[in-house]
Amino acid sequence: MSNCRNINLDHYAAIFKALSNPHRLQIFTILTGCCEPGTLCSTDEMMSCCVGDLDSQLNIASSTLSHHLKELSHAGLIEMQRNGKQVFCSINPSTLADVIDLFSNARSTPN
Amino acid sequence: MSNCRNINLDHYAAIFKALSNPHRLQIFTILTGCCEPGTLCSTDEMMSCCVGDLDSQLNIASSTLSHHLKELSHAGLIEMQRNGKQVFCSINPSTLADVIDLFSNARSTPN
DNA sequence: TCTACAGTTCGACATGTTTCGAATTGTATA
DNA sequence: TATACAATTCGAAACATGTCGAACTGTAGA
Repeated sequence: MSNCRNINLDHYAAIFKALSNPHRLQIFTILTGCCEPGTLCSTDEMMSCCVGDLDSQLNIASSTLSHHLKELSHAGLIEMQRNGKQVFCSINPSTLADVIDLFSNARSTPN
Repeated sequence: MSNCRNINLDHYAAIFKALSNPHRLQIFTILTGCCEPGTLCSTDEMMSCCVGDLDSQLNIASSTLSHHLKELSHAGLIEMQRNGKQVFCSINPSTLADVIDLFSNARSTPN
């Protein structure tokens, strides 16, 4: 009768909180549009995803950007990896899959 | 090369903000588990979705619940409809579809 | 009309968020 | 080692959020 699933409310709420700010959501969409999720862009590619590249697209102080990246990272939505002077950002595909799963189950509701 | 889509950041950010609170997320999951999205539970069914039923599952003041329902409603995630003394809540399937669409596009990234 | 029930609005308070500039850390190169 | 570049941390200010109890509104039934 009931199809309630025991999801971890706090975990998902933290993910949605990370996406609830327009700047963070913009970062998220830039990253999903940049690389195959789970891969790192090489610097040879037209579009890379280092912090500075995000900075140039976002029109906020770099300290603010850094704060937002930390929030996204803590929520498990992105991964960050230093390479020389730069830090490269990419989507964490496993968290993305979690979220897709949540909504997919919401759409098809068996009785 | 780039597969950037022009999404409405503020619209989606508002949706995620609505889902960023554990209590609101719980309401959302209760509602997705209760009825076929976009339909109203009749009072004859085992599980109904009026405000009082949510109240009994959430352990917060009813004024707080009311506030959260308004947030979900303003974000377009739920619909509310008075029937006599009670107000019934249901998922808005169109907003749900929007969100699923956003994440589905994020997962499969064409070059 | 009076009463009881179901929800909402109001006012207040504690807490959390967003943002910035300045100072700092880490890395590569001259 | 000195310098420049890339990014983070810190401290502060303005603003938003979550929560409650009390007061209120709307509806149905005695």
